[in-house]
Amino acid sequence: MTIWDLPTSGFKAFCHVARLVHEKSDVVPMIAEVFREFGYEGASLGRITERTGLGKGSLYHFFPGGKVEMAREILAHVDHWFVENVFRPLERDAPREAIEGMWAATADYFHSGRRICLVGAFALDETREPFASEIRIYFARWIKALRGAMARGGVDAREARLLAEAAVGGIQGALVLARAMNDPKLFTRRLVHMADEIDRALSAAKSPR
Amino acid sequence: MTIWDLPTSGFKAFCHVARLVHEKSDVVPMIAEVFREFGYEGASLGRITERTGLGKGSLYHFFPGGKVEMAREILAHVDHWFVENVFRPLERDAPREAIEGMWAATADYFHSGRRICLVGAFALDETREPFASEIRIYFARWIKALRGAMARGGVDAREARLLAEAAVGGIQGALVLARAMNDPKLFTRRLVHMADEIDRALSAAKSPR
DNA sequence: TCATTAGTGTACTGCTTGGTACAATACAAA
DNA sequence: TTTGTATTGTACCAAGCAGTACACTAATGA
Repeated sequence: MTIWDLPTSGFKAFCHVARLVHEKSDVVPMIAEVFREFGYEGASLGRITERTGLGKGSLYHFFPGGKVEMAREILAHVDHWFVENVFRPLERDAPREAIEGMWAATADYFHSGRRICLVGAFALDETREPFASEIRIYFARWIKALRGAMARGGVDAREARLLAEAAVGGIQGALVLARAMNDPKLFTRRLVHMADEIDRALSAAKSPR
Repeated sequence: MTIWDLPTSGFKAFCHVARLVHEKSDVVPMIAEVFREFGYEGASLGRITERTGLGKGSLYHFFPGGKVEMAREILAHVDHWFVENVFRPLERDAPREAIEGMWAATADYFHSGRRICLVGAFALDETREPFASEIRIYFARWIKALRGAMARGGVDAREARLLAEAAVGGIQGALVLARAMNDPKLFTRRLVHMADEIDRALSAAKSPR
């Protein structure tokens, strides 16, 4: 069997340069990047068209609900990534390894501080109120999953909450600072610092005095 | 001497309800609030007019440079507040008292997490690039002032830097989280937690083993 | 009182916005 | 090759956008 025997979708996935027609799945990340860079109001259909190469015809074919639906699907897409790569491991795996994995995934996802958090950016202004529920759920689950992992690792419940809020909030703040000062190293430094703090709490719990 | 003997500006300041004419100084904070709530792109002249009661005539009389000038003056206004109430005390006063004052001023300014940081919000998206320099200076000075205060308090230089970045970033992150989860208590809790950490470092420095 | 300045309201510009309609094309399967 | 569907380009719409022009009124100081 050669590549030519694959079903069309397989062929298209193989040599996607030749494709004349897009699929929704590969257009969502592109649109996500526009929202990330310009915010909800700033992400005009013009900019989205420019970035994706898709005209309004295609855009409204994929997202009949227009801009609001695009934003909603993109948030869901981001949420799904974090559920698979961060939240579920934290909820399921061994605490130390899961938390270690969280730091790695986070550093990777945010391009070491060069890329901002779309959900965090959306949280900040009023015009994105339609997505308030999705935004709340995202952060709540992150904090809860991290808290849970620490608790399973023997950390006191109250301290686990404080540290989880510090970590999730700290990541958001580090993204703001790294971007404001144009200094990705600040982001990395903060991540290491926070990882150390949680590590210390876990170690103290495992060998109580 | 009665209120009637005051110069007109004094009278206007006294019974400002009766004023038919605005002054730039009392319109800047109103516009700031619109930018804070809707972001740069979302803060349309229509919304600004609605909020301030000022028509385009007045708006362009005060800010001939239009929206960009408004944003610039508002950033300067915010920066000035922080210089007076946070940065200068940190740079000048006794470390413990100055840092204590910073937490109080911060909690107050951000309405215990119900109000976001305009500079932080501006930092996040691309359309505000014209203000990149002001934004960088604001955060850099805050971190440097806090670092300096801790160093004066005897904290090791490296630790002072980590803690200062943690605090300033932590405030930004706490604002994102508090707003995302609609939970001002989270903001207060984070502030207390961060204050404790710095307190501990200062205490450890004052009584070295 | 009167001239000057500071502040205001309104009507207008040209452009961009999000959104719609629909005919034309690309594609997959039979 | 034909047929039905998925995708796309284009022209169009009303509303809103930032910004301009200018006549107007309010406040000030002489």
